[in-house]
Amino acid sequence: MTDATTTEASRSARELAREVLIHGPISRSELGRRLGLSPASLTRLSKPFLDLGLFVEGVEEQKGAIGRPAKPLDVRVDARRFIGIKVTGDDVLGVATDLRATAQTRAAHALGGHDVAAVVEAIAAVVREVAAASGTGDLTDVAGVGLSIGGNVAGRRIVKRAPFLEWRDVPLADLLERELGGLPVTVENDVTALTTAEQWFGAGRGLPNFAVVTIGAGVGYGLVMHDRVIVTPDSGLGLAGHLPLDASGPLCIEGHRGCSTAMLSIPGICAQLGIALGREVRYDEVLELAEAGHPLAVSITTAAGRALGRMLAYIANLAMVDTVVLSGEGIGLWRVAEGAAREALAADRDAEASPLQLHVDDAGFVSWARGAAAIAIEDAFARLRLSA
Amino acid sequence: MTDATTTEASRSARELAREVLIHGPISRSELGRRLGLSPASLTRLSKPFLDLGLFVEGVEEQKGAIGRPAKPLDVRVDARRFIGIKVTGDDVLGVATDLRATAQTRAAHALGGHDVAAVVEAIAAVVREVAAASGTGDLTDVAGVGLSIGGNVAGRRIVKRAPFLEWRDVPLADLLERELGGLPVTVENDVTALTTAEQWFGAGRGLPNFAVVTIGAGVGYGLVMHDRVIVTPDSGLGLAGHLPLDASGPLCIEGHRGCSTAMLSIPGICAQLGIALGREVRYDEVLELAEAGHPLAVSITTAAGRALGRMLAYIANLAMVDTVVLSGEGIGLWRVAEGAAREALAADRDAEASPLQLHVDDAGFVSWARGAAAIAIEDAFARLRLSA
DNA sequence: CCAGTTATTTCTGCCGTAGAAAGAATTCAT
DNA sequence: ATGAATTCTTTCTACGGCAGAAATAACTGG
Repeated sequence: MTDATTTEASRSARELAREVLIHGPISRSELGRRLGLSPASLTRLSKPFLDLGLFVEGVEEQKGAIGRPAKPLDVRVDARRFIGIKVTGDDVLGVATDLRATAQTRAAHALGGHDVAAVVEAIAAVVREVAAASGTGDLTDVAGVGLSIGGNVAGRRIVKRAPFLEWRDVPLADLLERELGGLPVTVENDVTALTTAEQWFGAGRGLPNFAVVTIGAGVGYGLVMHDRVIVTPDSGLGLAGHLPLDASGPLCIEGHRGCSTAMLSIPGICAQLGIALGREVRYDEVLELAEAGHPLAVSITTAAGRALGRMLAYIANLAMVDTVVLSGEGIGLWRVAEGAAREALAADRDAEASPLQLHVDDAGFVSWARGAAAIAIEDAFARLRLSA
Repeated sequence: MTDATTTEASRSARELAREVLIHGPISRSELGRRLGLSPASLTRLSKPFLDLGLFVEGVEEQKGAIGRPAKPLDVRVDARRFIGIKVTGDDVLGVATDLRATAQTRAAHALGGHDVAAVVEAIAAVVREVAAASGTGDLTDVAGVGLSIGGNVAGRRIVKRAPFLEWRDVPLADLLERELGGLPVTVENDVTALTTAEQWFGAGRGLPNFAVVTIGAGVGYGLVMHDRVIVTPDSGLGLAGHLPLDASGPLCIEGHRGCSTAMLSIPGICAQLGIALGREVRYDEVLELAEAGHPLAVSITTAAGRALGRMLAYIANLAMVDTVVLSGEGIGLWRVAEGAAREALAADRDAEASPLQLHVDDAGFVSWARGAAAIAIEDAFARLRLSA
C-alpha cells in the first residue's frame, strides 16, 4: 500500500487537514495564525494535499480588502465518498456522504432479529444500497464505512456490549470488512461518533470545549475538551442516562426516580402521557398535543424542560463547558420545552456566570448516521500517507 | 536578566521538568518512555538542569534487577524556596516550602478589615515571617510568592472579584511586588491553585484527568483534563457551590434548597445543628457529636454524606473523570460520612461502571497555602532560562 | 503608473530529535 | 574469578521540520 516515497502524515500535516476540514475555505495566512506556523510551512504542508487532489485552491472572494487577495484552501468535498450507518435494536439507517459528512443519499432496513450474521447482512445491504444510489454507484470508490452503535465499543472494531442488540464481544468491523470485500470499516459508540460529527462538521464546529446531549431512545452525553472527544472505558454505558433531575418525577425501568431517562427519553415521555390518557401515544403526538395546549401534555413536557434545564446546569457547572449541543431524534422536545428549560437553567446557575451557549441540531435520526460517517472520515485521515 | 547564552526552555525541557518534579526520582530511560523521547534526548535535555543545580542524580536503589542500575534524576528540593499564602476574609495563612511545595514553616495573621493597603501589609508581614523562619532567613533567596484567594483572578495578577474581601479589580500582584522589593508574586483563584497542587504534588499526582472537591467555608470544584487544570472565565465564581443535591434539604443564603453549600459547607452544617440545638456549634463539635452517636448530628452528617455521594456521581458521570480528590479544611466530614457518601454514590452510578477512585487530602487549611506555593513553583519553571 | 499593502513562494540555516554505536555498571552462570 | 548477558547512559552524526529573510505576486487607491 505504501510505496517508498510516501510517509505518515506529520503532526502539523494532520492539524492542517483538520483545520481545513473544519474551517475551509481558509487562507494559508489565516491557517498560519491558527496553527502557530510560518507562511513558509503552510506552503510546504499543503502541497501534498493539493497534489493528492484532497485540497483545492478556492477563488479569492472578499472584495474591498487591500493587498493581494488570499487564495483560500479548501477540501475537495467530492474527492472521497463515505458511508455512515447507525444500528439500533430495530433497524439499520445508512447515509452516503462527502468528505464533510454531508448526507447525499440514505436508506434503511428493518431488523428481523438480533442474530449477528443477520444483522451483518442487513448492514451490508444498506451499505450497498446507499453506495448504489450515489457517486459512481460502485463500492470500490467508497473510502470507508463508519458504524455507530449504542453500546460499548473497543478499539473501534469490537462491540463489547450492546444492550439493544443483546450482543457481547462481537468483532463487527472484521465481520463487515469480510462481507464488503476489504472496505475499511470503523465501529464506534453512537454518542462518541455523534459528538465527533458535531465537533468537525456540526454545531460544535471548531470549538475546543463543549458537551453534547442527545434525546432519543435514551439520553446520551458526550464531551469535547481541548479539541478532543473524551472517551473512557465507560463510554457507551450511558452513565448520564440516569442522573437524578426531579425528586418527584416518575421512575425509570431501573428504579431511578426522575432520572434523565424517565424525564427526557422518548419512551419516558410517551409512557407518562400514555399512562395519563390510558392509551399508547406516539412521541410526535405528545409534542403536537403540547403545542396545541393540551394540559397533560403541557405539564409533562414542561417538567421535561425543567429537568433538561437542570441537567444543562449540572453540565455547565461540572464539565466546565460554555457550549452544549442538543441532538438526537427526540430533540423536537426543545420546540415545546425551550422556555421551561432555559428558566430552570437560569435558576440553577449563578447570575454572574457567562451564559451557556445552546445549539440545536435538529437533523434527527440522520445525525446519528452522519456521526458514523464522521468516524470513517477521521479514520481515513489517520490512515493517510503523503508523498515526501 | 537573560544573557546571550541562555534561552527559553523548549517544550520538551518543560515536560521533562514537570515529569521529574512529579515523579522523581526517575531514571532517564523511564523518562524516555513516558515522554516519548530517545535516551539521547534525555541526556541532552537534563544536562542544563543538572548544571543549574535544579536536578541531582540520585543513588541507584532497587537491588536485584539485572543490568546496569539506573542513576535516577530528581529535583534538588532545597535548590529553591517558595512562599504560599492563602488569604480569606478573616486571616492570612502562609507557608514556606521547598521545590515540591512541602511546607516547612507556617505563620498566620488575622485581618482587621478588608482595606486593600492593610491586607497587602498583612500579607507582606506573613511573607517576611515565614521567610525568616526558614532557610537563610533572607527574603532574597526566595524564588517566588504565590497567593491564593477565593474569587475571580485575571492573568494571575489582578483580583477581579473577591466576595469575602469585598474587592473588585485589585492589582494585588503589582502591589505586593512593590511591597516586597520586586520578588515575583503570582495570584490565582484558591481552588485552581489547590487543584494544581494536587496534580503536581498531591493526591492527583501525575493523573491526566481528575476532579477536586473542597469542603470549607464554601464548596469548591476544580477539574484537570489532559494534564491541564481547566480555567474558564467563570473560575472563582463558585459555580459548583450551589448544585441541587437534596430536594428536601435546607436553604442556602441564596435560596437554593439542598444545594452543595447548604448541605456540605462548614457554615451550612454548623447552622443545621445550631438551629436544632438552639445554640451556636463549632464544626469540630458537630463532627465529634456525630462520632459519638448524637442522633441530630448523625442525621445531619449522614444527609451531608448522601449529598456528597450524589455530587460525586454527578461529577463522575458528567466530567467523565475516574478519580476525585477531596480536600479543604472541612474535609473531616469524610471521617463520619464516608459510608453514607459511598452508598449514595453507588446508587447513582451504573453497576457496570468502573469504580470512582477517591483520595482524601486531610492537610486541612495548609492545603490551601500549599496550593498557592504550587502556583509560584509553576510560574518559576515557566520563567526558567536554560543555558544553550 | 506607482506606492502601499497583503499573500505566497523560495531559499537557507538552525534546532531538536532519532539512530547507531560505544562505553559503563551491574547480575548471573560456569 | 571471569566472561556473557543485560540494562542504562553518553557520544557522534544525520535528518526532518520549522522559521526568517528576501523575492515574487496580486491587488487597491491615488
